[in-house]
Amino acid sequence: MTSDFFDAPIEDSFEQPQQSNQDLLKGLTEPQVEAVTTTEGPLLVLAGPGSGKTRVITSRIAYLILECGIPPWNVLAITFTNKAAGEMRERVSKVVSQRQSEAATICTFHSLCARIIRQYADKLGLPPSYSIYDTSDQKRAAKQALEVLGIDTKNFPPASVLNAISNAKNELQNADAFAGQADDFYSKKIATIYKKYEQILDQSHSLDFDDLLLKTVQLFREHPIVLAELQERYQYVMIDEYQDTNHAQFMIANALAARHKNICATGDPDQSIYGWRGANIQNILDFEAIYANATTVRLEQNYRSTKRILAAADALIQNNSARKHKDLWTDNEEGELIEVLTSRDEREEARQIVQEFEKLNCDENVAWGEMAVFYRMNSLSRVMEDALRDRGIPYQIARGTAFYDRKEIKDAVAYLRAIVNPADEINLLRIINMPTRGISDKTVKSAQASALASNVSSIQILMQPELIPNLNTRAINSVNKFMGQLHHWREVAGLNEEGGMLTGGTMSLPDYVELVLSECGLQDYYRNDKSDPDGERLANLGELITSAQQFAEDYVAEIDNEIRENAPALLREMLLGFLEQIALMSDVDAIESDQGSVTLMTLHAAKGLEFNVVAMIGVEDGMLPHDRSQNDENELEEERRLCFVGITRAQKRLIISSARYRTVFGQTMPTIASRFIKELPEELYESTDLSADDFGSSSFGVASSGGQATGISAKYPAGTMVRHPKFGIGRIQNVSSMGGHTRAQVAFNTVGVKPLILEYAKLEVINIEEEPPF
DNA sequence: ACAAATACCCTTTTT
DNA sequence: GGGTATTTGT
Repeated sequence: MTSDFFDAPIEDSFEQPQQSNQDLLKGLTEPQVEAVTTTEGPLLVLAGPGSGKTRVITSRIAYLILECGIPPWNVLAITFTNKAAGEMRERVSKVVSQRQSEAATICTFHSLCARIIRQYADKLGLPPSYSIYDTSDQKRAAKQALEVLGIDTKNFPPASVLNAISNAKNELQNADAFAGQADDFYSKKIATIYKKYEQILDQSHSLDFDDLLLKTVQLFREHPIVLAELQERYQYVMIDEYQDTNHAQFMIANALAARHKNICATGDPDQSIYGWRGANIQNILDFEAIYANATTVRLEQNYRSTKRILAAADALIQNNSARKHKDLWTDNEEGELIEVLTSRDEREEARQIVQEFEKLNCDENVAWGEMAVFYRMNSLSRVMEDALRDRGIPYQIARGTAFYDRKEIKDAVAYLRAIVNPADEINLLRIINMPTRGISDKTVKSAQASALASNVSSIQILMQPELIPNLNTRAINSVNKFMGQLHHWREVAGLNEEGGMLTGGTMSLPDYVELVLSECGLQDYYRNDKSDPDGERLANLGELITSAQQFAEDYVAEIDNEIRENAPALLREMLLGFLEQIALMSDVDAIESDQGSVTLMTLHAAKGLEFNVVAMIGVEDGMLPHDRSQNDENELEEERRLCFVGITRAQKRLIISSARYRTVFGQTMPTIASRFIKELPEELYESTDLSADDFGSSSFGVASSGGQATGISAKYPAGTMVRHPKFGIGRIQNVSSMGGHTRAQVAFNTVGVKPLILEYAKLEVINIEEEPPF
């Protein structure tokens, strides 16, 4: 009955007419066809920007299913973000049927691993309800480790400790392996912390991001039968953005494809921008060496950008030494000149770009949704936001996690995690007294101390607070009451204290979230929060319920398609899925295409996307390339690739913008345009300088011709001796006005020539006769 | 227990 | 500068 139903073509022809081989390959170029139809054996697709790579991958999945008759559940496609996965599935479902596209596995490495681990949790000694720790959970765990070990966070800041641990994990080094090869003081110390950190996570039945990969590799190693099962399941493996895979990811892909050898890697070494996160560019460069009989296809024709934009990108990337050369070319039109914009400061920069956008929107009918602004650092978005808001232009920011980073949301989610995973100490302690319920810091501390003394977990002790020494009855009652509440919430969700399953759990997910938020007191707390008169935080909690509702709807739809006549989705399953989605959410996942709004995002987030109009802001030395990569040639090349990625996102128009002065941390600093701008061929762009500066002519004693000696500049003619609170005594060399500000070059006795803004610098005019400089 | 004050991280990029 | 975490004061 079931199989009959499944095989029946009626539904399929309803949804989409079956496409023939010809249709599937129609409009593809010769190399694209080769990439699509080479289904057996290892295949490397080196795809330049805008070369139709996504189309090739989706066509390839469709070809496998429709043409080769491969069952969709044998196909695994790994993407870099959830959003990319969703879009790819969407596109595949346009060619094959909805149901077939859903039977194929299309997801990120991390969600694949999260699911594998959940399925085989018992083999790893974990409950299926294990928690996934995000950066802030990790930080708490690291802090706890440091505290227990009595290590000063001054010398070992949690962030850098975690960075070291993450690097080790990406190289598949567990705590013991790391300790084994630690030979200096610092790494030995890290090894100790690593071990403790692992203990805390173990005890909490929790995994961090890197563990998802690490534990999967461990599972494969220790349980060859599991691996064999998965190899049979995923006979065709495709990995996108292969240039950004790290060692652990390489091992996973490699292991899955080891039996059938049908591995297809797509990517572009010139777009490798995650080296800092452990991505190993050698994975793609060595593909042909690792898979001896690999076919390599190069996609070099660009369908996205104008000739000028592509030429600029190509000229830039030629400056990198360690690369495989590609002949990028396009049949597209010549296009407009690239605009290299120089503004006075970041506010002016933002205004100018908004003005350009408005002009394009008005004169050329370019929709807001076709425009994007990229920057190196998230903090640059703020000025841009202000400028867009001023003009009433709709915009969206790729910061999906920002919502889940809010304190009230983190707390709410911590409740859910603590309920689902009864061992999750980090999340339990986060909310044990939030809102306050008479469980003071002191109570928690003594619980932890007594747990440590009797060698059990803090949670076990909290279940029997009367065993904690020196605890008054009030505190004991408060703890008992709270633990009882937790128990009650678990019952409603159909969970027991071991994270196992009970019957029940029939409430809907959003209703359940609402119930917990109301019963735990968070809602009341924020309803009465005087520091938040607009009730913004309360509204955010409401948003969380809405997103739970959204998730439940999608989930039910999916399940319905998969196992139609099976039991209704259990609350417990949905809760697990919801928490997983929250944990693995990425910034770009939140952005929606065709939303009719300007998109703001970091250069990293922009990978894989394209826009009609692109503005890159803050293209200054120290920003792009970033300060922290100035001294390392490899890192500098990665910055150049980042710039390359940004440029190649643009279809028709590209604005590369810098400001002469940028305020970072409230400190205004002079900047220099990025060296990358100088690497662009001059005939490809036109410069617009709106900084009204005199280009820093350093002639002595000559005031800028344009700048009238009015206002503040009248007080400081060239030649004036001044005293600066920090730099001491100096002589003004020249003065120039820049709109609102007045800029001066001042030669100091101690630190040499400094550019200063007279309005900001607290300069004091001194008379050399009255006060000799010593 | 709560409000206010201070201290302290932050800012390179993220699954 | 901006927000959160920790502390101090009432």
